[in-house]
Amino acid sequence: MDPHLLRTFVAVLDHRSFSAAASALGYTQSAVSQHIAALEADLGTRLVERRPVAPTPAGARLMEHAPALLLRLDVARADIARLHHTHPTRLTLACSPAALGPAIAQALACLRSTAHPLDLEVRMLGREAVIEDVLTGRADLGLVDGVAAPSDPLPLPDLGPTTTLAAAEETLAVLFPHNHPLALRRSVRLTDLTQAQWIDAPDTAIPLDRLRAVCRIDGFPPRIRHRGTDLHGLAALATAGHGLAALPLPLAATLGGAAIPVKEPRLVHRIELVHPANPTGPARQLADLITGAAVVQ
Amino acid sequence: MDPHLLRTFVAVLDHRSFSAAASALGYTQSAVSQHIAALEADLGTRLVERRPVAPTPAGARLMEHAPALLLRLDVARADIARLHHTHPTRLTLACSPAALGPAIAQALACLRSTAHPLDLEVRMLGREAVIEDVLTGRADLGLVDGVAAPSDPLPLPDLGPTTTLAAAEETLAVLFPHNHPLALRRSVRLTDLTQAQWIDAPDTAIPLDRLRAVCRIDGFPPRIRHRGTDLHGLAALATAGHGLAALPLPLAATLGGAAIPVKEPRLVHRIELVHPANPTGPARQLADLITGAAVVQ
DNA sequence: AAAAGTTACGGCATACGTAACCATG
DNA sequence: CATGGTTACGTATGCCGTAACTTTT
Repeated sequence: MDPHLLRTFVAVLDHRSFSAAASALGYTQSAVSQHIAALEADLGTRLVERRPVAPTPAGARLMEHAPALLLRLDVARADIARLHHTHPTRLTLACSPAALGPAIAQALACLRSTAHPLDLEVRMLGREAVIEDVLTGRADLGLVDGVAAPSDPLPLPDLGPTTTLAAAEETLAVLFPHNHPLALRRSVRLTDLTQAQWIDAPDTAIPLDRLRAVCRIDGFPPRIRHRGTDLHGLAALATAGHGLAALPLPLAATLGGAAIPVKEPRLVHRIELVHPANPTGPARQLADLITGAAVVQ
Repeated sequence: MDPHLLRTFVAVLDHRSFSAAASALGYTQSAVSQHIAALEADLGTRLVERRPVAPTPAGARLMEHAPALLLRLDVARADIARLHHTHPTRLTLACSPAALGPAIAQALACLRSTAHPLDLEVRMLGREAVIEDVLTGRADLGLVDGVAAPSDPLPLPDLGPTTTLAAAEETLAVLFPHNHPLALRRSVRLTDLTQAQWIDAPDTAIPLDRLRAVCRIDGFPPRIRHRGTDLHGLAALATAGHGLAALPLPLAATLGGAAIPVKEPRLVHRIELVHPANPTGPARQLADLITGAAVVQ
């Protein structure tokens, strides 16, 4: 199970073609064929069906492991590389959309106004991608958001050793269209909305399956799916009545719909700062500034 | 970062010697030396200090990744191997000590009394080792115990795709020596015991750091450490006054000390059945029987 | 017949063992 | 000087590309 073989294995299944995988990896088709043959020989099973290219049951099983394995390899390499050379000029912050609300934006403004002329780059990504970027060194720091019981940590996938710090806890809200019957309420219960129309926007708002998990209730049927990290598009859909979305109150209040706080169950929208085990130089500085400005009630 | 190189790297640091690692792996010292040199060349850093053999900072960092990586490789391989050949005769159950209380023992007795003449092997291990064994196919099923808020799942390390099912929820108790001032109480609060004398028995009782996490309080100072999976030894220490230990009430009641239920915070001792994604044949049967007999209040 | 995967084979790189060579206690 | 890690070198294995072969649509 040489990582090279695993890498071409996932490339083959991603491209659903040996030759496409070959050119993507800079190999020859023949080499790819040999790689797959070697893997199959090693594991004693056929892994991919050819013509058309598709995973066998065993191949599908391997696909549940291989990407994570390759990622962890990159993580380990990046972790070691970070010990030595650091990029003191550009500072990259990976950020999930709902994490970059007024509170964090203000903290960044504070940071900007200090003497340091930092070249700051912000990358908006889905939650897992934020963690991936931090672990593989593509970002120096990450901000992820999610929902949890008050002062509970967010359940983040453990792809490697990271440090997470609470950056902010905010009231959770549901974004309603103005003409919704509940839009004039002072607060709502999530358990009253399990059969409402919901937008499934897993990378932008709170994912519906997370709502189910945290409420321990089935429901929250997705009426429309929203992919990507565009909060404004999501807000447009929500206010036009396509469905509801759960968001932090301070942020939702800026989006033009009716942002109604969630009263029950007792939940908070949480923002956590994710950084590698050894943040050095400006990354550490920025971490200190953000957590210094943290608004954890 | 060839897995072979990583494997010899951890062997070298485990044995604190190139030659010992070599003979353990069936290599020559020279090969081990070349492996380490290759790894260091690949990562561009010195990883181990020689004479005496010790990790450099970068090596220590790599040691945080390498064992997990190698384990995941084994897990992936085992996962695929499981698809094909199954051991229908012998059934192996990995079990953390406090999981094998009266309830589970009875469930196993039920199973035994059925028509199937199963050759059952039970392996007592620490919690992480149970999961390792299940994932790498050394065990067909695992039973892990832990403490959590009622109907919350246990926080298990995600080393790979597993299915976990609640097998039982039991009252949590603290095991006191009979002459302890609190030994006659009907119930105790954990928060009143944060400064008591505790036994740190992470593989046998509830680990003290887990108590801290779940109570969100510092404290529970370890007075004595107890390693291994021997419940009777732990009970002997506890009843002799060496310190307190948190255990499930039904099990603690059989151990000879004073088992006092924990009233606050509201916690339960939970037993979860861990099995690979595709339990087949007798493993699935046993899983059904155990969860069929499950006592989840 | 064309597109796409496999097999055969040759050159180059790599891996491991033997043995000679340092370095440290 | 002895224990233990390194370097040099030869052989064996393995990897990848070219090219001929096979299979499927």
